Amino acid sequence: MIKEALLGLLAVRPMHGYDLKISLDRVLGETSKVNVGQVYTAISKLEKEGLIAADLVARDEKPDMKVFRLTEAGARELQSWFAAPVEKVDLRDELFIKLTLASRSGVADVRAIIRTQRSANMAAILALTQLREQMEQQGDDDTSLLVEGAILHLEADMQWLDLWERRRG
Amino acid sequence: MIKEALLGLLAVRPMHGYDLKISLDRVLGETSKVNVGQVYTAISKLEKEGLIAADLVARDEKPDMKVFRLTEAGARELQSWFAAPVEKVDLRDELFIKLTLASRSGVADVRAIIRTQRSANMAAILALTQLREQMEQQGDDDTSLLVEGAILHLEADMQWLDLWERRRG
DNA sequence: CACCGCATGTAACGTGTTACATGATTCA
DNA sequence: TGAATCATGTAACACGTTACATGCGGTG
Repeated sequence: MIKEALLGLLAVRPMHGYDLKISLDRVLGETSKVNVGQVYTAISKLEKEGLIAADLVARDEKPDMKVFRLTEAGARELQSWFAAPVEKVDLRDELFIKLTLASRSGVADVRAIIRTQRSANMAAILALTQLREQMEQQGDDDTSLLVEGAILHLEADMQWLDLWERRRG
Repeated sequence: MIKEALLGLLAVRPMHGYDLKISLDRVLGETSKVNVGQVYTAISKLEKEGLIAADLVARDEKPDMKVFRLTEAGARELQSWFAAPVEKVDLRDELFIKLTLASRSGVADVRAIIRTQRSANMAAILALTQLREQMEQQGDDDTSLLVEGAILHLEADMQWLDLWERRRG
């Protein structure tokens, strides 16, 4: 996923590695930062695959910078990423496995697990709601949308916990 | 996650590797099967960590089987897994990154991406709904609950797509 | 006889996480 | 002067996915 993101960033304008890292962090609203090293390893893979190419840029007194740009193959790859929907049907959910096995093994209190999970989710929703309001006040509509997505997922989990409790609580 | 699941299965009764694989598949309602190899590598790690221990069981004419059981440390590890809530606030969402970069780079049609994603999600929801009904008819309440969770997540994604369209469509 | 289920693994690859290494510049 | 930011990487580790290797036993 990080590779496609880098292609997308380079479609805006050519950038060097560190620049890409900073830009990617900004896209994610500084909520979760990528490790610099990961960016450089992703870059070198993309370069090997011929999806990006580097131009050395001399800066007086400072060491050269490697500025990357999309190749034609890279632009095509990016287009097919944009064209394909994200398929993420997750049928290997940790919480489901935990509750199922807690119920079957009999060595754990299923209701207690559900209560604990609900508390954790509510705390997370609260924190995210505050973060979203903060982003809105800063005029960062993109990040507030990102955070809203995370909230919606947690609310779905809460509904699912309700279902579980109704059926096996 | 698979390691914890194996601990949970062994809390029910001691089992050998292949048995664990079959049981884990069954927990997941055969919807997604784990690779046998992964089970064995997970087992050997758990054994090295002292969370499970093996007893060799002789079977006449057939080669011996390694039957695993929880150690005390394994039982404690399982308890702390049950006690801790699942924390999965995902703020690095692929669809979000895709839409953000499509919008910024200007080389892709954001509305088209949203439409494509909505179709894919609706198709997935339809398929999952049918699967859930099938599971209900078979009396497999656990799996139908698992599938319902996946549906709820997809519905959250649909809401989020609506939001996106309203704000930047 | 050929294929499937039982039973136990190893090897290679992809991706992500964390930590470490190096060196220059800028700023309090 | 010491810490933060700029700039480029390498190495180790975790986890999951796929494929491959081996051998036994039963069934069509």
